[in-house]
Amino acid sequence: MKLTGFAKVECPVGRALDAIGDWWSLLIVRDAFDGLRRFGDFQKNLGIAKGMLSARLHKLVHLGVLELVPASDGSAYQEYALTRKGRDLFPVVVALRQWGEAHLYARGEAHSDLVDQAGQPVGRLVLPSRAGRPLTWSDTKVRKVGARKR
Amino acid sequence: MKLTGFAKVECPVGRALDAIGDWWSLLIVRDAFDGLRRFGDFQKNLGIAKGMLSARLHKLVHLGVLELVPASDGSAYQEYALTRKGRDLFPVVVALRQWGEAHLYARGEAHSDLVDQAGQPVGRLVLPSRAGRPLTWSDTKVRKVGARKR
DNA sequence: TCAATCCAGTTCTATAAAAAGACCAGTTGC
DNA sequence: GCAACTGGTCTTTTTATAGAACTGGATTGA
Repeated sequence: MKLTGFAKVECPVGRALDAIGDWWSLLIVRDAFDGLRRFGDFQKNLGIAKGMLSARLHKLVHLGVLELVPASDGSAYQEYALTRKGRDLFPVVVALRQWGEAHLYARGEAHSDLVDQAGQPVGRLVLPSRAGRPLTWSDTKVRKVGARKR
Repeated sequence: MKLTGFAKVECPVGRALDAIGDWWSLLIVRDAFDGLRRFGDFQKNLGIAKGMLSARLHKLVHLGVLELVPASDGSAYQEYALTRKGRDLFPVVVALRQWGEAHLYARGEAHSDLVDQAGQPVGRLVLPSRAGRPLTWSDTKVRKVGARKR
């Protein structure tokens, strides 16, 4: 899937990108958060080639992000459901969404919106210190481990 | 860069992935957060081919995520610095980091760590409602706009 | 109950893109 | 002046992707 793999590096960012950093995986996960569960639903919504979708779904199942479950409507087919590991990608998808909203749309340009159950727009993601104080990029640093980079 | 672009879709996640969802961009941004600024630094740290790095840096500059600034050491060379737009990717990188930490390492396996200035590990990203209550994936939904998907 | 259609894929091929590595010009350090 | 470094470009090889064709089981429906 990639020529140089990051799976063995100590940096969790590299390892995460190695797992789900390809073109399609996060879009599939986004759609899963949206409630899509069937092969054909993903295929229609994303416009992805079926071969690609098949490969990506298998990879995500293999990773433990999705799992195959019996169809909820009683048919003999199967559905793809987010696992706990997959649901834990929620902050990743939200972070991308908020960055996209903030920087990739012209004023007034229409885009979808994340709201809570009451229909209220959600706030921005916050990184709290252990004491609960909000942190920005300049408040943090990476503590390297072992001998190699990062 | 991709055969089918998502740049025109209304979903900010799709548009964000279209901009910086390739194999290298987020790793470059991660390294920039780590303080790397020079072409050679990125190249050595990532092990990326110079041609790829050159193309990615240009793309990120074109996107407004990085900008070229005169070298801070007074030499005739230039450096790549994060813009405001680039620094706003911080939650994206942190979200990936926390997901990787939680799900991609065996117990006890070494990995780098994000800490605050006092050396304390940071907390987990929180998505607050407008009223400040923490929200999870099941508390939110996407309000679609216009006629198309999402 | 038999055919038509739908669903969920798999396989194949042509092509677009990404990666590796060689090469090169200007800069700096000695 | 020479070697090493910087910041690329160019060419070749490798990989990913789209898209069409095909399959086989499930569902519909006459």
